[in-house]
Amino acid sequence: MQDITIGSKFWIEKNGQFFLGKGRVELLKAVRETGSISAAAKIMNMSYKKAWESIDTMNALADQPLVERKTGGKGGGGTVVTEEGEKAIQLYEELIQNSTVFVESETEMLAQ
Amino acid sequence: MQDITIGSKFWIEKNGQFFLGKGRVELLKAVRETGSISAAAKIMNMSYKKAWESIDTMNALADQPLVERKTGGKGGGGTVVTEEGEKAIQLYEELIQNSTVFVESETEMLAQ
DNA sequence: TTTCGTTATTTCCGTAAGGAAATAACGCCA
DNA sequence: TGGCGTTATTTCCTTACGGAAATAACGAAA
Repeated sequence: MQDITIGSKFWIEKNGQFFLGKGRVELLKAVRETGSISAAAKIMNMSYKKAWESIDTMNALADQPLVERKTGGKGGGGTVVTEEGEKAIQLYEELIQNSTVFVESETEMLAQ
Repeated sequence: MQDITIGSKFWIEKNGQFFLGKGRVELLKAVRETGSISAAAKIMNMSYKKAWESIDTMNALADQPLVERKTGGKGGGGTVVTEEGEKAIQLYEELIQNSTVFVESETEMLAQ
């Protein structure tokens, strides 16, 4: 009978539009580590196009940009996660922590 | 700054496969009301193919079929939601009720 | 045995999403 | 001023998804 589980998905919306999800937050972290969108995309095994679009819409929705991009210059440029970006990462991860607790308790209810 | 909300999605898995979600439960209800897959699909504004596939995989995953289908006969046949199907509907709706409470409380946290 | 309306199944097609790749733009630095 | 490596943007193509529709199967009832 068993092997029944609960699936769930959480994200944050801004003005009704998709703003922060699991993939985007991981991308932000990868950018923080590498200092580059293209390198982050490679780590995420994601096309540069998708990575760039994700970051572009995130930046557009946020009150302050989550990352600062630099084109040209030493090393060709790069991308840095801003203070606002760090806040966004933290905000999402808190949500996920709380949701994990909820889903686990709900799963136990199922087992009964 | 505001207009920031939490989005969420919940479903029930069986053996790691998608079993019950919002659409499927609504479909079950529509079948219960109409006694027919095709009529239910029409109400749901869903193709018959998708409705049939949904119901078929649900039935295959469940220990007992959620609906009983009859081909041919009086009126051409029809489909009836079983007792097991009623339980499934109830199970999912309880999950949704609890999740709604959680998401609302989490949204209030955001506002702070 | 014919009719009927449903379930069951297949085939075909349009559309949308996303990836790959080519190319432009950029600005520091040697 | 040319090289470099990144960001920025466009173009093209493939693939997957799902819908529409055609058709078969079915069994009760007249």
